[in-house]
Amino acid sequence: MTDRWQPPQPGGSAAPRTATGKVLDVFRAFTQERPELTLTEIAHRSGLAMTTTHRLVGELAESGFLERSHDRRYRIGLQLWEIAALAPRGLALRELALPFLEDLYEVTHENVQLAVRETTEVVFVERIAGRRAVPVRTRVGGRFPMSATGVGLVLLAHAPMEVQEQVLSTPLPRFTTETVTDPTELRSMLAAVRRNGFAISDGQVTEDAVSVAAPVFGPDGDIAASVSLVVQGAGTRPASLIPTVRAAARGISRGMRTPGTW
Amino acid sequence: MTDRWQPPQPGGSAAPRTATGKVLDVFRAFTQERPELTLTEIAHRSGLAMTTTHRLVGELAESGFLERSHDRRYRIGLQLWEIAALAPRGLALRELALPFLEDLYEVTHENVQLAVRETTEVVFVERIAGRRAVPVRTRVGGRFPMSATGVGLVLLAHAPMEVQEQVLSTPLPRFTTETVTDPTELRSMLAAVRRNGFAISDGQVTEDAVSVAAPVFGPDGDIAASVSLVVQGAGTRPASLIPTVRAAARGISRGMRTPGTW
DNA sequence: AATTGTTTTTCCGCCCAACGGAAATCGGGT
DNA sequence: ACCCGATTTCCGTTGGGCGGAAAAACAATT
Repeated sequence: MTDRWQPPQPGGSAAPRTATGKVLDVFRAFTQERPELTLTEIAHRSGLAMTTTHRLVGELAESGFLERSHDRRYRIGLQLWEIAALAPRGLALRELALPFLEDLYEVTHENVQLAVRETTEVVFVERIAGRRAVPVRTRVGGRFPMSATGVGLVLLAHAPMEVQEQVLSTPLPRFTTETVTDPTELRSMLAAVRRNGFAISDGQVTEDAVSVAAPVFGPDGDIAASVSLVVQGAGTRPASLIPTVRAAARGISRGMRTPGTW
Repeated sequence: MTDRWQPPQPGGSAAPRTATGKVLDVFRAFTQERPELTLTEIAHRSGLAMTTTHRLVGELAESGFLERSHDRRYRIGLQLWEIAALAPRGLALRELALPFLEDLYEVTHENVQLAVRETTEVVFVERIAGRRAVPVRTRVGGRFPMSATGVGLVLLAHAPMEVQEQVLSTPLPRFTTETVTDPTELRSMLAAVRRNGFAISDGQVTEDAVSVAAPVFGPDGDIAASVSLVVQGAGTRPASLIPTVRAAARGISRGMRTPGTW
């Protein structure tokens, strides 16, 4: 008899046992680097048999959850996007925060970012970048480690103790020579963030960029998100930006307390 | 013997036969009006048995595609949102267009909208609305009939003939006394839109709002989206806005021709 | 606190739809 | 026209999905 299919890694993602899991695996096959895939690619990436993939993908495309481009590749469909737009921590949060972010952008014309925490990483929910602002490495819907970014420091500083410990006990990733990788140093930085009500990340992700971030609190008083402004490092003194960012963050926090809206 | 489950409407959405379809039905249970649902509500709305729903929802929540709020309700999860962010006609389009929309907003401080066509309806992909702009009835991720809105007229005017016929052969919805509901009149409006390269919808959705819209063309020359500006009706002469909106639309069209970006 | 009604969760055996091997068909490149 | 990989159709087998029933957790009411 032939050997059965083996999961790639014993500790890795579990084998797709259930039909539901297989559907999710198809979705998960799409990434920022590869947002368009052929049938065979999907089958390979999701670890499913060709025939199975064919049937699943067919049904998903039928209902608009996937779309087919003219070169026969598959992409994420608008139907999925429409439903995802209902995610409270996604578009709903963005919708509420946008006017404030808009103001921030108009005053500074720099990069404005809004992010939330997902497990031990940062997920960017909104990013406004004019053509003239510093290029940053982030994308809406993208993830980033928490330890280096401004928004990450804020989110981590107010995260449950267990999350903080988990991050601190894992080797901290390095991006530049300025990146803080010493757990002890990071720990005291987090304490400072809690004390001051804002965070500054100076050249820790990109050499010449400084980020100023402030916390957004939900109705229950827990941290819900974080706003930041990313400016050219050598340039402006970020000190003047601190009150601006904090004001925006407070504005959003206030908006979240309004019932019905949130 | 007890009667089996009957589909709500013989011609309506088919009964959930496949496992995949059931997963999609769970997702589809969430709407703008009801973005948070209890288990029983999901079961009811998706037409699934309690036990089945429980198992599905459990697995979906496990992997972050659904989230559970503290009041035990379910919501769309960030995981789904992250994947949906890869939709070319969703966030990818928005990302490309944002700088141009940003400019439009900064110059006018009015409502800026970006929309695409999905079958016979308009889906709003982006909406920038300052606190001081006219309130509009649209939401990002929301749908609207094509016949009344500015973006809808543009998208319909450049849509395949069969789509136009389908829309024109269905009773046109009315929102205000100004709404065009005569197919013949609409037909000549569409011709004008093609001829002029822009559309104006005056008070057809909201009494006192005028919308100026222009088409965005994809790399293949087909229409890909539509941009619009919505201003207070009695106020500014929209004539001056036409070149502005058209310029933005052309800018986005140009951006879509750049390979790699799109 | 005790009672009642509702929602959520666990358990389990039947059975059908999902599965994937194999082969036919399509398509795009040379 | 030819070839090779990608896609699609076909079909017999079987394992995971299914839902009834009952327990457990929870909420509301007296």
